[in-house]
Amino acid sequence: MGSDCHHADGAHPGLSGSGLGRALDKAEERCALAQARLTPPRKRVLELLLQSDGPLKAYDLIAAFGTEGQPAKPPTVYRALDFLERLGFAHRIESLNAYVPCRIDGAGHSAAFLICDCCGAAAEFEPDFGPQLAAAERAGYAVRAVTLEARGLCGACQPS
Amino acid sequence: MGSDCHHADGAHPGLSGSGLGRALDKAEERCALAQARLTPPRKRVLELLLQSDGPLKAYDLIAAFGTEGQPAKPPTVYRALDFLERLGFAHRIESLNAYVPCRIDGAGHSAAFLICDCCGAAAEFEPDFGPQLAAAERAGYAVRAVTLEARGLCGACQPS
DNA sequence: TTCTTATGTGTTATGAGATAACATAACATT
DNA sequence: AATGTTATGTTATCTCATAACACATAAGAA
Repeated sequence: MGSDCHHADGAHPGLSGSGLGRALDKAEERCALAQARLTPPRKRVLELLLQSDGPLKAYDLIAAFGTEGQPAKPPTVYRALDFLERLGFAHRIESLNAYVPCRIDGAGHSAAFLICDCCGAAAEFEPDFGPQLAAAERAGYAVRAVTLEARGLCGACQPS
Repeated sequence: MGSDCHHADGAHPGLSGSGLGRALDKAEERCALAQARLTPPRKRVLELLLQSDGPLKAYDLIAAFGTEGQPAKPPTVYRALDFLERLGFAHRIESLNAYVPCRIDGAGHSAAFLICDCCGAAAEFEPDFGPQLAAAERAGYAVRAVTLEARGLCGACQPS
């Protein structure tokens, strides 16, 4: 989570136990449907993302990768992240250089986040890109993916 | 512009001559109003951004900074970019690690871009974040800045 | 003016984030 | 088994960005 703030970060609590197992099983199914393989390093990175309460940096994943404390080599994790993003299991949050598991069913390659500058929470919300897609069409662009990042303060971190 | 593509990049042609001079004068005025100083390094970086046909990387700016070919030191350019972003004269495009001058009057700290994955063009368009701001309000977030980046193909780079 | 504080710059060094390139291994066909 | 394809392991390196500190300049108060 990488926060220096005292406030709670309740946006998307990390999974554990059976919740985690179910999420991983579901990912296996979706991979099978897509004729893709959820190999051990890919599964491990997804597991780490799902367990986390907040966005994780690539080097957090690298450090946490091995079960006995041994870190992964950077390409291992970056490749897994590429795969997870390609299949819609994870998103990169550009303004944070960090990664989160996808929380929105069928979000595909589009994502929208509310990011708290105080506690570091990143809440994914349902992307409704209507006006932006209309503008893109007017400009003659063929859009493949859209990401939106709103920076500000979450309810818990607001002054008053 | 950093493109490996044959297509034209006509999104936002760079300024030169009197157009450039007028843009810089206008920036001076806006700085005066904001009680901020458009110091030489800041002005130089803004000039380089305005002259470019497309997004520039920080190290492109560092290399081009000196008029006699001498590069700047990285902090010089990064500080200038911070200033320009803070005052709304420039935007960082997160998914490109690159910078552009702001093309939309009064865009403030919000920006929306159509980015061509083929030719590297980045067209800024009028941000209409209505649905997203409504979603943020429902979630209790106080939004300070929003950026949207749509990746795809511009008209000139589309197959058919 | 002269002092004082803010703000901005110059410089060195280093930290963080990501990928190129090549060898090896596992899988799925034929 | 032979082949093509996809994925992994490994080393090295590249790109992007900032910390820390000394110095300089600007703007307001005494």
